[in-house]
Amino acid sequence: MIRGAVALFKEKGFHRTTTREIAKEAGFSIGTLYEYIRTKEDVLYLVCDSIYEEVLERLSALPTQAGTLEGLKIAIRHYYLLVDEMQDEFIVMYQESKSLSKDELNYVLNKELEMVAIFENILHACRKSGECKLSEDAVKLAAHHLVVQGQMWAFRRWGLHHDIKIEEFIKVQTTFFLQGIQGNGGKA
Amino acid sequence: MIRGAVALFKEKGFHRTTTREIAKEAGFSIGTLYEYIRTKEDVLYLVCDSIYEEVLERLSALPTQAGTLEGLKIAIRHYYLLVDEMQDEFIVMYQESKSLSKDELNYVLNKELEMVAIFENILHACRKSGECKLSEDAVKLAAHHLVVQGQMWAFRRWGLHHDIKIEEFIKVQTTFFLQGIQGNGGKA
Amino acid sequence: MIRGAVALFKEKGFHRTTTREIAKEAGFSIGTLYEYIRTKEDVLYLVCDSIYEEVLERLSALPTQAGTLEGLKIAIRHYYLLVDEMQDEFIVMYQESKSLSKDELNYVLNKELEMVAIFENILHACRKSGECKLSEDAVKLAAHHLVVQGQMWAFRRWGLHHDIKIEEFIKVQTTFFLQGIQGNGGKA
Amino acid sequence: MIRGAVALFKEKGFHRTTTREIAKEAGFSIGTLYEYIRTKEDVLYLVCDSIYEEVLERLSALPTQAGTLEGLKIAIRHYYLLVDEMQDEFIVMYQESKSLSKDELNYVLNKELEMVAIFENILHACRKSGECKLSEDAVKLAAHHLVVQGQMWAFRRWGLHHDIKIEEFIKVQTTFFLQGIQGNGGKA
DNA sequence: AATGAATGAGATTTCATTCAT
DNA sequence: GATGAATGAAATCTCATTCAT
Repeated sequence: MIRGAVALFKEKGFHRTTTREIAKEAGFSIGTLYEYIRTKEDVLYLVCDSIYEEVLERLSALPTQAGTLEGLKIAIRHYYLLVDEMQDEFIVMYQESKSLSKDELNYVLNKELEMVAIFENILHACRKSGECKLSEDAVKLAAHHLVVQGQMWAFRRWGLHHDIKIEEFIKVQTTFFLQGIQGNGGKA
Repeated sequence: MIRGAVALFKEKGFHRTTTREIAKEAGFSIGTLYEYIRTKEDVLYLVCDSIYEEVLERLSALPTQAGTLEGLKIAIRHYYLLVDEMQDEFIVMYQESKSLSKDELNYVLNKELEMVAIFENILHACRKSGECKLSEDAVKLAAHHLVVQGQMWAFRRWGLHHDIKIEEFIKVQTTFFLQGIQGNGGKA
Repeated sequence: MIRGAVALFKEKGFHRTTTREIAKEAGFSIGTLYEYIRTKEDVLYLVCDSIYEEVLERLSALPTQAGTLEGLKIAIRHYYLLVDEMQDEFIVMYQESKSLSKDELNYVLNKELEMVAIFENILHACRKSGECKLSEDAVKLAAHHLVVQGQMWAFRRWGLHHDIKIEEFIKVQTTFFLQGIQGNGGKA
Repeated sequence: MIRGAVALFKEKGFHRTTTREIAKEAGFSIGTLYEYIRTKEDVLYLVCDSIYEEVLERLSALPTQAGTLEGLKIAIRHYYLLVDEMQDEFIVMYQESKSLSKDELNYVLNKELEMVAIFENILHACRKSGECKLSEDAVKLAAHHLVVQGQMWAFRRWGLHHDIKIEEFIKVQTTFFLQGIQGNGGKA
């Protein structure tokens, strides 16, 4: 059901997708759909939750080379490939989550923070091992920065994909980021 | 009318805002609203268009110090302050524009590209003057990068604003970006 | 609208009557119906309220011969004729009011008490003038008794109307009631 | 099952009670419920029927002192106590029976007439023995009167129970009724 | 015999849009 | 020009009933 709903939400947005369409796409009747959910919003919640689960699971499964730039590069690469692979899901997740109820939105934003935290941890490790020059305070922002750069690949597909391919994108952005966290502030 | 609509869209989203509410907020009747627009979607289009107009106008009004890093810094600063000032507008613009019709969306995405182009031009100038080391190909991506980083301030307010203030954010991000476009790829 | 709704509720009951039917019967569209009401239950509330208003108004308009049995008889007669005339309304009022919300039900029960109070006042006056032998405590119950006897004409039409006509009914019940409040307890 | 259904109907009314709830309350599955009934309305029919059966059975079990006022008093007392004990059942029976199909409603109204007939018979006996002065024609109406007065205890609990207790109610109403059927029309 | 997942007709309610005044 | 009452298509959600297991 969730796969089908993602596809529909991607195509028409949450509000323009009807519960009947969701049911049909999932292969059962409207009545059966409502055996599994209570309200239409539940579908959105399930969709967002399941996407985050998959993303977090796959990011957590990374071989950790704690504290090395190499490990960071691998993590970035994994994440960017994930965004590439799950473009539709990422777009739905960020464009529609605003329609969740307050509680559900908070829950989902926490998942987002978990995602950010994965990179925070990697950056902290690099900081401790001296492989990057970020200040303690800058780590969190850098992690957000990294996460947003990945999402950019999904959100700006219309402006990027016909100029550059994913591998090149990863390479450029990774270089960019590493310079950002290592350079001397552009003053040398 | 547009101001009122932005406020409503921000609060409840485009779909949950009724035309009655838009008319009321604007201070005239539903009948009169339909003297100005043809469909509800027109309101969204007008909103997006007006926001882009304002952003582009204010960005274009920059004192250009073509080809210097100083000029780039000033432009970044202006843009980020603009995002800060127009947070609601930015959020609405990017979260709701998906509800536009194909044609309208294309029109709006062109405006977005104009915005990107402003930074592309600045970066090109810096490249020519030798003040930055970006390759020709990398300029466009870097401009997107810059634009997205600014939007981040609006979209991630929930995760950023209580950790960092706008001035500090501008400083860190500017440094970051300048290192990114000048450094040696983190290999030194 | 209210007249139409009473007819429908009488025929099919509140729950089996659809909002579309109510709108159609009232001569406007479903959309227009919802300009006047917020929920279907509002229709029931309006119906009950309007019936009570009419009943109370017509009962209050009685020429009062305070404190005489003659005045009491006139009141009873008026009330019974009212029940006869508004049979459908009485049946709807008492059979469907249970579907009102707690607050609305309380409001409606208060109207019922007002109706009872009209007879309480008449009986109190008779008591003071010595025209009836009821004890102070028995007045309220006697008033309820009277009101219920009237309703009986509407509720038991299936069992009564082909044995007895309204005028005869009024005569017998009035006699009955007057004996009840004047007799010596059946012990003479 | 019937006990559970009465409780549910009392609490929420027939229409607001779902078949799932009826099954659950009865302790078996919805599938099994439909082994015993054909439609939801059957439940209502069974409920009404079973209540009437119980009422009639218990009223018939009275020690008959045919033709005496004492016997009549005992019958009234039994009936009123029955109403008190089975308040919920009485309320459901009279408020929901309108939802029965025509045939079922007729069947149920016949049971109601049987109930009335019990009192008719007692009153006829009293008439023949000279213990009451009712005319032949008035007997049926008096019986209805008596039955309705008892129901009043259930239907008007909200207006009566905190002013008067059941024993006092029985006493007053019995006296009232006996005066009604014995007095001289309030003309003495 | 018992179960409960599946069905889908049908109910309430909303709201963009029109048009007579 | 301005209004807002009226419209009705369309959306969400419920629930009596069935039937394969």
